Amino acid sequence: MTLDERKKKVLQAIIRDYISTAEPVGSRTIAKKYELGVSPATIRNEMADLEELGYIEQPHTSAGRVPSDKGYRYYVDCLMGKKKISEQEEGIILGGYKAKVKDMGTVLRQTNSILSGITNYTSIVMGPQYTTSNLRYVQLVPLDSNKALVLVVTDSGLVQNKILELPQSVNEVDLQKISQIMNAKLQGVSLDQIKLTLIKEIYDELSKHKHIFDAAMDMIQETLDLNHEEKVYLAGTLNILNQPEFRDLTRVRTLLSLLEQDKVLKEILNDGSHAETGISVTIGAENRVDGLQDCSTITATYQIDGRTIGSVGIIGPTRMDYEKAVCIVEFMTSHLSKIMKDFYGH
Amino acid sequence: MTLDERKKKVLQAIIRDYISTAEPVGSRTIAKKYELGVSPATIRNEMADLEELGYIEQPHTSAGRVPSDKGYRYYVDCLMGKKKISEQEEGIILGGYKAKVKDMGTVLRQTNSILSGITNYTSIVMGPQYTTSNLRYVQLVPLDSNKALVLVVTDSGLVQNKILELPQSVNEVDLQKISQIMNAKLQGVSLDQIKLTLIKEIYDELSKHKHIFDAAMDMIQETLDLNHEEKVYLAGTLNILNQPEFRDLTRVRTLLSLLEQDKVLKEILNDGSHAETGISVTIGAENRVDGLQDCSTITATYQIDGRTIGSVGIIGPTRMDYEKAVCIVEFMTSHLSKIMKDFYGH
DNA sequence: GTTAGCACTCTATTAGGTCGAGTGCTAAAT
DNA sequence: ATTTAGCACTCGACCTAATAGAGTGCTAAC
Repeated sequence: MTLDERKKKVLQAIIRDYISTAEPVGSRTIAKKYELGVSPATIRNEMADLEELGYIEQPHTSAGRVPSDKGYRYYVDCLMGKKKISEQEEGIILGGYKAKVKDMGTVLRQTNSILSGITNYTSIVMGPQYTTSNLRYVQLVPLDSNKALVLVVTDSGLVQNKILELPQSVNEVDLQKISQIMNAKLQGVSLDQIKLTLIKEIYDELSKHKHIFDAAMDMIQETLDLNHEEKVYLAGTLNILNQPEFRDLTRVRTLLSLLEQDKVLKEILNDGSHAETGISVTIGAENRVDGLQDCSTITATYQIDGRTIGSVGIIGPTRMDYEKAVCIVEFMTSHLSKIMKDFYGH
Repeated sequence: MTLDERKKKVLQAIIRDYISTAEPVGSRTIAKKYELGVSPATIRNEMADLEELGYIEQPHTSAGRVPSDKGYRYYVDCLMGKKKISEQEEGIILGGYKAKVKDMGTVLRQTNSILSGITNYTSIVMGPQYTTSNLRYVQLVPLDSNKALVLVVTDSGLVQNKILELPQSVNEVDLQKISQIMNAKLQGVSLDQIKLTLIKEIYDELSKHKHIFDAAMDMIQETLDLNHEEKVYLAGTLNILNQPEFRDLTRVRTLLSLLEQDKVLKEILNDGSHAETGISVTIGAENRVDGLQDCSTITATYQIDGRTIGSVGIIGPTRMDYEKAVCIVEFMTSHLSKIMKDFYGH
């Protein structure tokens, strides 16, 4: 399984060249551009070996070689160095966050647009889950005689709202009272526990206020029937049009229609295994999502106070500049964690 | 300027045929498919006239004719009938709104996806402007010792939130007090008036609470420094890939990169002249947005209580099925107005 | 005013031919 | 035993010419 030194160099040269040119690379090119000190013929032999081992393949007989998924995998795991982000890139990233950012949605959207802009790939950012956050504040705001707006705020700064229809019997004072009771009972409780354990306590409390009892219970039920879905943001879909592998319209359509589905985006982000390194590279057929077999994804998570609350990722062709992409995703997530800490951390 | 009866029929036939086949249409086709009772030669003469008048044009000498912008304009204004929406379509639209919709963002997003789904074009939906709404409720929710969440609710049910950094000196009670003052002074006031006239009153009120005066003024300033931009939603961008006129990747890219910019989307929606009919069709070069000269847009507005609060639109090639599209956009906006009224109207 | 007939124009498609990049193999050189 | 030079071979990319077909405009007859 372990390749000798020269084979590594050849493989590396092939991959580097292919990444930058998108053309199958021949023995001659390698001998000329990458100074290995051997002739094309020798390289041809090495390439034949590499092909037999499955690291590269030939589109057709009289063409150069192209890395296979296995080849890329080897490159990512063993060959590529760990690059440091350039000062210029760092400048773009830091400058991309406008000073006045003050709400989570905007932070995530900006992150996303910086990420896709700087990598030239498509990027995804997933926001915090509501389930793992704690309730900070809940309020019923009367809109008119039979409608109220429900506001629910979590301690990670997420806000949800919806319209609630009011029974005739309920007035503004009642709403205020119900809000108070909910706040008193539910503040600091994690959202996924609320339903199970605490409704009863409120129930008891409410029975002291008989006249609005029934209506109030219904309203509380509905107030807490929140949308638990995380938000996913997508940016830079256009970038795939710059990739020569997507000159084919059918492919573009297939990929774009996948990326339109939030479900798929979440799948992509969750399929990465971030347990150990924090950053995960999934290459070609390794992708579990159907239709993504020609793509690679790089995903990572971000944290508040050490707790993982969301993830970001980029999607590109398997012919991706892994070295640069990994380094940027790494920097972006750590920076995002920092921002999150400043805004929402303790 | 007014065409004789037969010319109208010929023009209509050409447009109908071209809309459905996307192929230049010849005299023979028309004579065969559309029973005008005359021979191809006669139709050829009529076509030559129509071309001279600018209603149709020839891609090249030995091809059929294609409608020009002027031709489409005539069709839209004079030739096409007013179609009634089919029961099937109505079913899809009504069913597209899930029962549980309770917040404005979701309503608009669903509207958008129904619209693009049913027309097979790209659709845009623009939400209410904040400026024209009245403030209903404002609240500062403490998150931790030096951060608070600002909530601002308007009477059209829009919610905005952001994080505010607190000076050391301010405690929870102060926040509550400030919220109260703001509510007392600002409820019911239109958002675009708030800055100019009312800060002073709050100023006076606050001077009674000396110890937090400076901090409070700053915070109120920042609280009311809202993002006044309307939200714009985009859906069905993929649909343009189904249009034969967008088989060319460069075109796709041009259009998609336009549609990525919210500014452009708003321009499209605002360029329509909805004053009279409520629905506006803009054809090809009539579009003011650069790069949209091969597209047509159909836009309309929706209302709450007779007041226009937002607009929707669709974008497709000039070879658009105007009859169907107009009818659907019309139905959708009137239905959306109805929904809005139920949720947010008086 | 309408129609049939016909020559003409222009594109799209196909087939054939050439070019060139790159390979694999063999035999000589190191 | 490894490396290299040389060479025949393969196969896609590109160009060219030829052909087919759709549709027109014009003319002359109806």
